[in-house]
Amino acid sequence: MLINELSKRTGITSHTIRFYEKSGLIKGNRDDTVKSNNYFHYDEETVDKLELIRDAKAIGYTISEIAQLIEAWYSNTFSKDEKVAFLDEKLSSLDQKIKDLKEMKNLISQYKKDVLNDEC
Amino acid sequence: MLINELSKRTGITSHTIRFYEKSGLIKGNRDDTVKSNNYFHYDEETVDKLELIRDAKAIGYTISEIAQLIEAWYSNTFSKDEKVAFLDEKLSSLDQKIKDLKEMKNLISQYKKDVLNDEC
DNA sequence: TACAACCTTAGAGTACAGTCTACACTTGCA
DNA sequence: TGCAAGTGTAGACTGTACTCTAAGGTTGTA
Repeated sequence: MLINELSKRTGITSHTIRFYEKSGLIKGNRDDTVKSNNYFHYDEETVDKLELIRDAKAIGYTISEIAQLIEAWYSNTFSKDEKVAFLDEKLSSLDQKIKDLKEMKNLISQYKKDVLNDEC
Repeated sequence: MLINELSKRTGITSHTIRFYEKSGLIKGNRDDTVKSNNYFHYDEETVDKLELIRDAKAIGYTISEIAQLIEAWYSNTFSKDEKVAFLDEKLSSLDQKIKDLKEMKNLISQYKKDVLNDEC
């Protein structure tokens, strides 16, 4: 598919898709049999990657963290052990983030209680 | 206390403290009895606020969200009902964030399983 | 009184993550 | 064939959150 269809499928603008491509997160392919243009073609894997990018961004991952995640996910530059170590690291940082969010929840809940009891 | 002590107490540089002050997150007071300088003085509440800012930033709150949080927390421009409504909104967005993080954890755990089973 | 170590404001610079514009070319439909 | 809609590259611009520099004044200790 071309960039416009990819954009419609994912809800990400073509500008942003090009930005992700320049940043190395995704990669389109040129059709060598077509000489009249140099349009990029994207596959289903790119749709998956863009969905991963959206989800990862939503939880606060930076572009370069997402690039590593995609590298671990889709390429073979990491050995099995390296992949597992990288994923374990991501899992424990997610646990830490969840812990931080729960602490903030407690803080806000406590403050809400105080407000309800007119203690502030 | 002056800015340097505040910086040492919180571990936040004086540059950043001044940036937060310009952004309206904190507010120092001038000592009117001293005419020779215009140094800002900060109280214990400002230490608390800076700690709140650090925690809130760690979980992904923006400066303007934190400004609202501090407004609800420390000022009286909101009515009791408005405060409660605002805090409830923050609580449910925290729940959503926790849900998103757990989903990402599941995704990564599943992928780790696949890696361990040599399925990719 | 010298001077290091503060303090202030104003404004420039940086990094990240887009977002937009300009310009040139291609494609597909009327 | 005309032309709107789509595609590519390059580069400028935006907003967020700092981070740093410059220039000038103040304070406290030797």
